[in-house]
Amino acid sequence: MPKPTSDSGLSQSLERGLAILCAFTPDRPALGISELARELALTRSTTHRYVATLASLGFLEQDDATRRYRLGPRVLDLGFSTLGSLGLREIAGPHLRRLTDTTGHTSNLAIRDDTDVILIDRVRGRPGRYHHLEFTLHVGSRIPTYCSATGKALLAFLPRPDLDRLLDRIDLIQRAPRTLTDKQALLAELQQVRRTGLAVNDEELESALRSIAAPIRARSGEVVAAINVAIPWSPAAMSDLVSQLGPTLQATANQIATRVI
Amino acid sequence: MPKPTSDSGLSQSLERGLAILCAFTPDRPALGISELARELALTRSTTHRYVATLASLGFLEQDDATRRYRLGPRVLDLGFSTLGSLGLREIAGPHLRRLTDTTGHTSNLAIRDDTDVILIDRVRGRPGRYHHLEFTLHVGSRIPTYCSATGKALLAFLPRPDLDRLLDRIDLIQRAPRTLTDKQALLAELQQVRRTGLAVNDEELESALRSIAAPIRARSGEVVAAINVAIPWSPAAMSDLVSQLGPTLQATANQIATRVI
DNA sequence: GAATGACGTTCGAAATATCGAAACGCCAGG
DNA sequence: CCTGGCGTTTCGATATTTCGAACGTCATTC
Repeated sequence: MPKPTSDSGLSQSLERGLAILCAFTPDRPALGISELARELALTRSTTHRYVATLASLGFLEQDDATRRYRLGPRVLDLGFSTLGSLGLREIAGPHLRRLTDTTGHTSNLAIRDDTDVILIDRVRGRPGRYHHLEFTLHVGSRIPTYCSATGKALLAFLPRPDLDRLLDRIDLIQRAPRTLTDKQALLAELQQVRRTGLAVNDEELESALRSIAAPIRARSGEVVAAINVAIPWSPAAMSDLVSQLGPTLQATANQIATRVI
Repeated sequence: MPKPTSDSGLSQSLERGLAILCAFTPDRPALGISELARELALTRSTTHRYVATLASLGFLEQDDATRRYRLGPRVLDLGFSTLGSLGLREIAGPHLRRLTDTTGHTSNLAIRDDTDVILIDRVRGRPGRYHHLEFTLHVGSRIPTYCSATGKALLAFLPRPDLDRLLDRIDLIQRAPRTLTDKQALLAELQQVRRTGLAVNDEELESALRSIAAPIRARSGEVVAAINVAIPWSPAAMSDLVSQLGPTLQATANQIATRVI
């Protein structure tokens, strides 16, 4: 009974092993062999062999008491290698820091992965009233593109066909009071981003959270990253904040861009 | 010709696939198939199959121009799942922040992985004169235990046999002006850590960098983590700094400890 | 306290997914 | 026009993986 090989030329064992690693999340930090086997539709013995392999390499470790497995420190190294490989991050670091020092606000450096934004650097603002999301967002966090300032900056300059294909795969879920849930409205705003070179997020990701972002463009013109400042709620009009912070943000983005290849 | 199976019961494909991921480092962020094949002593075709698998899962991505491969964003997710799985980090976060707010110094939360310390959270101190290492140390960084304050705090309360076995595998390399390169001197200092409940690093990891650390002990008594503050060089005597900052540090460590299970 | 069930783990025979040599198409340099 | 290196594809042989079954251990149940 020749089971149709789902993908030819790919390594099944490697796929399965990595699926095991991915099964561990902050919500489910410890898993047993049987749990894993059920979840991935494998036999326990097969699962055990993969887990044993991962454990012997330090990617998993076993809890002595419960006999369940947790992610090991080696996985951290992998992730950290990824971050370190992004030369962009080193270049941008000092500029981000200066941005936060002068504005007082938390600033971020972000790249896009398909429909998500990933934070790759983050400088916290002055101690004081932190927003809820300020705590839950870390370097490495993913947020949707469509309802974040950095996301819009990263989308706005995509070639139209690419953008369309991307947006078709995004559910415009209402995440906060003012999330744009209409595709036309989002497109209009992206047009605005192209005109002004700035993107805003006015309570679209989380209530009481505003943000302004600027794209970082490589020599080729492609937008490779974006920076933003997160602004805790204030009675000020968004347009005032934009005219106050926008130029600084763009200047910083451009300084970073000139050092990007 | 029965080649002696190096490890029975382990998955060769998974091992090799992960070895490929690990071959990418910040120093060598982009690698080609042939490069990888040489490095891991595999054939190009085998290497290609693993790389194709990793790429199809988003763990690697191929550069359009050079056809070489880089680590993909999925790897980041893995790494940060590990961080997120450490409940300790969430508990300690606000306390670390408060520690930095009151002292003005950069503070860190660290755990031990064998002979290394791994930074798992970090709150930067006030803008100003940053030390060189302040820039190169990130969350996820590894530093040796024997020449760091957090490292000593993490070693000091180990059962003696475990400690001995660990120290036997550590080269006490002189990394900075005052690194302890003598095992007896190090043991004496660990004794001091046990007495005072504080560990210090006085230009042992890098010149002009000092640090004070306190262990975080679980209910079981085991030291599960350590916190520290990094102190830029000043003419003050180390003992004065310890008596000035030590109590705050210990109070913070104890507050964190009471919420750890 | 025996019986039950779930768990992690080990073993072996069966077979399948994996391996590596060889060849392909491409490009750059000689 | 050849040469050498690259990434990629193919294909038959086989080494690697697979899955069922069984073991020892632990809680829980009766």
